[in-house]
Amino acid sequence: MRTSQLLLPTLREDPGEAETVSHRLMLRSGLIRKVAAGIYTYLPLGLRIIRKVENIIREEMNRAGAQELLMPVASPAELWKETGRWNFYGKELLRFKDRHERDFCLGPTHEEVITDLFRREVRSYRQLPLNFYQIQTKFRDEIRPRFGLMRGREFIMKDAYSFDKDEAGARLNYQKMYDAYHRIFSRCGLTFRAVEADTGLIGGSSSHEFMVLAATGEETVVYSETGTYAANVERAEVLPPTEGSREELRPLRAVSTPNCRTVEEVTGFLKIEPGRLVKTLLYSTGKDTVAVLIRGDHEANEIKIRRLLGVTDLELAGPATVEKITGAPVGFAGPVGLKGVRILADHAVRFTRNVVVGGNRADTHIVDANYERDFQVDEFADLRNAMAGDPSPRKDGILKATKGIEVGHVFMLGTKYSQAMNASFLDPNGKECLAVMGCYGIGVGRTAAAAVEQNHDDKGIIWPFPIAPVHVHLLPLGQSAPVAEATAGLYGSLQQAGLEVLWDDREERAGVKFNDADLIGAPFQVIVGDKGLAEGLLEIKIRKTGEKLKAAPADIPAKILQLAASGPSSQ
RNA sequence: CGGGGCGUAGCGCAGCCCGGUAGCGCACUGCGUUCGGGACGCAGGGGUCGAAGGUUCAAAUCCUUUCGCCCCGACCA
Repeated sequence: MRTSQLLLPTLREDPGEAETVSHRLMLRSGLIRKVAAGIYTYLPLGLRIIRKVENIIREEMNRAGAQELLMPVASPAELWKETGRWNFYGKELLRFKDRHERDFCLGPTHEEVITDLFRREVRSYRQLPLNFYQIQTKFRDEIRPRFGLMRGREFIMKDAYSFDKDEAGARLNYQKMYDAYHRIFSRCGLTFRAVEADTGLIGGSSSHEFMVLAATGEETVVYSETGTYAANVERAEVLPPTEGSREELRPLRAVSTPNCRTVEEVTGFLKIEPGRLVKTLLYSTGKDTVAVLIRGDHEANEIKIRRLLGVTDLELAGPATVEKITGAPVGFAGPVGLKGVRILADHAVRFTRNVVVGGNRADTHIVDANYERDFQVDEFADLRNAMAGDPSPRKDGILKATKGIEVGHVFMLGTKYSQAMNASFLDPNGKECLAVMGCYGIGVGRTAAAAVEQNHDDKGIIWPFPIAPVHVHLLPLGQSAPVAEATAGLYGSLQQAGLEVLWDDREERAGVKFNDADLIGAPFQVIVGDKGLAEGLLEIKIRKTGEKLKAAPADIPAKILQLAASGPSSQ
């Protein structure tokens, strides 16, 4: 490829819209361009990266015994109504009508479509197990798309769906996918970790997320440093404390706390630690309102609350509801004397003594409140996010926290979809059985973006060799005949050696070419200048280390292959 | 959906308060010089000032409406 014939619009300055490293660098290096919020065009070089990731995925999926097919982007409402997700999925499902006023949606995922295919085409246990996958553009109408390819509305995803005759078979498929994902992300040159996860809108019994560890990640992961436990905080189980405070119970009293609504304000005003406060959160479930008590230094986990209540709708109650129930403005709710709502509490609350709670009166809090003596709780449960310092639920050490980018997710679905859609087969006894399913996703663009988050410096991207848009960036300096001749020769010999080469044949100055090359981030640069030709040696620059090696032109292809196989950029 | 901010040339921005000729840097075109880490000179091209309505002799600038985008939050794979 020659730069002069390629649309490769590099930007010298950072686009104003971009915040994160990957978003900024992918725009600057001419890989993507925005068409609308969360919707991007992949420019030629960007598409090459996408294809590289896709091909790695394809190879590993095929190796794991999955077969590729391709489902439509648009799917009819009927299928979604069968599983109830037409309503359940909410606004994220982009719906539209065709010319006959029939309801359709853009597929955000394809359980319905694949299950429909299965029930039509598969009859016998002899045909199982099956695992289908596709690499396809999805659409989810995100509330807030951001960070470029990291969280788009339209995005490329590999999704796979397995069908088994029983749980044991499904577990085997799950394990195969789990292993394949390890190979895929390793081959992409990523540092990642598989963690236990919540199943969200997809549903099912268990799941793991594959998290690329990066400071800009949107997810928080906790893991045991000394053990094997790792989980998304929204999922991580928190063990009840084993012992509590032994303080003498002090008498209850009300104090004035003018304008102190938040934990920070109240603890600051009263000069106490956040752990000495219990916050009372009022949630509306759509049907009624519940109060949730959480220690001041903990974070409520709405997923756990939802699961305990068995509801899908849950949001913090509005000011009107809060005032109706507590008789006070938002910020002063407390469990003492609270009536008319169920009171749930995190386990930690049971082990506190002499805490500060809201007074259910404007500008008032209650000091030295105590569970049982001053307020009751209907149910204690694990209702908070895990955090660094908590003991691991596997009792294998203390948890640490880190940020992660979710690039893959595997789910055990069980029979949730096969039951809803009656996807069954006949077993050896002629008995009708429901297929046991699993589903497995990988965000392709997000994986590429995560690779940038993990592999860059202040000059630009440093692509891992297996997903680099090209292997070698060939940089002729100046217009002299010897340089032109040597460059043309190298262009041929590098390609002969099986390397992908981008030839910067623009009439640009050396500095411009060097800076663009560093920005674009091919693992190797080959620099052809009169200076080097005079001594018969040209330079190979290793992007990752900045190291420059000299080699005779004829030796360069072999040298690069050797570096790629063994060097720091090999991955 | 709540809070904040921004839409002026391809990109990054100034001008807006205080109405009166639309500007700067980069990029782009031509010529010349230069040529191993984002050169220089000369000459050029390019803008319905997001859109619609209003106020005014006159609107990028003031007012109203609207659309888009970004950030924080809520929410979400």
